[in-house]
Amino acid sequence: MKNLKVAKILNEIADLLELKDVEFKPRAYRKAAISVKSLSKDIEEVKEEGKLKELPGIGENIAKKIEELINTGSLKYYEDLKKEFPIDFESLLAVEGLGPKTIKILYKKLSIKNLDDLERAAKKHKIRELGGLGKKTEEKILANIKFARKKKERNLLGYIIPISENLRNELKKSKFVDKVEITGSIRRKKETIRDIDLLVITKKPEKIMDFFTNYDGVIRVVTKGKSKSTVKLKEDIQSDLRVIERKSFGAALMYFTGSKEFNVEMRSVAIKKGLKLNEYGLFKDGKQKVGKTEEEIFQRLGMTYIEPELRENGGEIEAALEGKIPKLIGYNELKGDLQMHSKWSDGSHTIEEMAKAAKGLGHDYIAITDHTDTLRIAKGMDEKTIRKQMKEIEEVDERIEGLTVLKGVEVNIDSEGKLDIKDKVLKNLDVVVASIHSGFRQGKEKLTKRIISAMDNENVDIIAHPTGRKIQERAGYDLDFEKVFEKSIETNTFLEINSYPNRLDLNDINVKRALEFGCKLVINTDSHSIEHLRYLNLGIATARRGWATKDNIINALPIKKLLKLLS
DNA sequence: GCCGTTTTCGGCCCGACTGTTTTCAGTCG
Repeated sequence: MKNLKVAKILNEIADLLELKDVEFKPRAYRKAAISVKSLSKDIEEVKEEGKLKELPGIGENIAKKIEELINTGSLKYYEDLKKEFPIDFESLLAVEGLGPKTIKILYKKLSIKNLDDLERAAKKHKIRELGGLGKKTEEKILANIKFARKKKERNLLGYIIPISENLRNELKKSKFVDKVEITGSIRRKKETIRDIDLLVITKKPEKIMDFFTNYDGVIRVVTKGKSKSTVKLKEDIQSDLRVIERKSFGAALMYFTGSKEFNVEMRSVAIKKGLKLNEYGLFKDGKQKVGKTEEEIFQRLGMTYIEPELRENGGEIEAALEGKIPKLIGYNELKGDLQMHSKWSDGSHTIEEMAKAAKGLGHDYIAITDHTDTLRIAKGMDEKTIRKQMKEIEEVDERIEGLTVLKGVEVNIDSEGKLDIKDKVLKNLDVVVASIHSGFRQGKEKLTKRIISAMDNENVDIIAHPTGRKIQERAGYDLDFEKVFEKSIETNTFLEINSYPNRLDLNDINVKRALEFGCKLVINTDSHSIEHLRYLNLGIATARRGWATKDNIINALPIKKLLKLLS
């Protein structure tokens, strides 16, 4: 059973316990769920090793439940809870304004089990007749049902960043804004984003709230208060804005950046030190000690600074208390990009256009890696075409000063693990990227074999988008990661962090896992046009979320050292 | 149900906004 599946069931147990008004246990189950989700190993392996109880938030009881779940494929405790409340809790919770308490009342009094029941009851005005719920609540429920019905999609980080930056720039136009910062999961660079969180310093909160809620891109005002407002933007994304005084800016920035679990844990750390942490600062006996910057809060708590990308309560707080947070790779530390396409296959720009754009971004080197033979859909090149293209790459390389253009290909790994271009051609190229483009359903063993057999080819330098996942489209194929990691080290073949917004593959969790194993990685954009080159930052963000330092990433190396490594 | 630089028992993050139960509970982040 997969980690995500186990985590999901633990979370559902927490939901159901909340329905039952059980205190504290829901939090324990949620904590355990996060622990499983952020695990860099296979949960089944941890179970085999008998080390479930060593995971944070997992004790005697939850460990037993996870064991039962893995061994039998089901869990009696969970099934019994579900029988007690045979309702579609997940969809009902998705209705804005409905929480466990209200859902329970609706079920007990009106037998509402799902969105259809809810809609019928609201239309017949049954809800306003209940004690405690009125006309407004009923109207709000009715209005929000259609939003809950829509598949609640999170949005890709790469597409949300420009929207959030626009919004920030709009706010900057107000003369009442002293400072504005994008916070929330965007600042943590999570791969998908639900809403855009903004923090503003101002002396005139009311003016800012008016400005924000009246902004052109707003289609609906959800809530509006003195210090906090929520709106829906025309892109169908929610945006929260919070205003704060300067003396509390750091505390608010930390609070609003999250994650929620990180905040909870940080506040516990404060309590243990006799302090209180909230969005206004760090307090002792009711007096603010610090709060203007995040740095001083971490320092006062005896911790080193934790970069936003790490703030998931996945071990970073403990590490910071011990001063063991690594220095993450910086956003300006990559020297080049080793996977991109041109018009020679399915790219939109010429080699020269790609090279000039890359130089404009400050790269020292790039590799042109067009598709090969069998990938007809992408105009894959045969061996003769590759030789012709090599000449053009050499010419561009000479023409453009200050940028090295490397000769490469992205070869296809076939269903048996063989490559579609002969070794005698591959050995003349600077960079050989190999990847799987079909046969995703072959199963773990076969797919692992295919990748490993490609890695065994001495000409192959990089395995691109190693798990083939596409965010919100398809899960990555299941690989035996330990074998792949071992082979990566043995053969000096580097796994890619693909920066394309819907790939980010390897993902943050697998990056961490690979690094713990001792692998080195490469961050590439897989650009198919010059506009894609800027996505490199998304790959770097993913690396940082996986705790990567500069030393872990081969394209942070200068060209000479890189070529030596690839030779 | 978990956990320990107060603790193996007794705690478990904190505040803003909304609607409605005129003093607060529920929801959200």
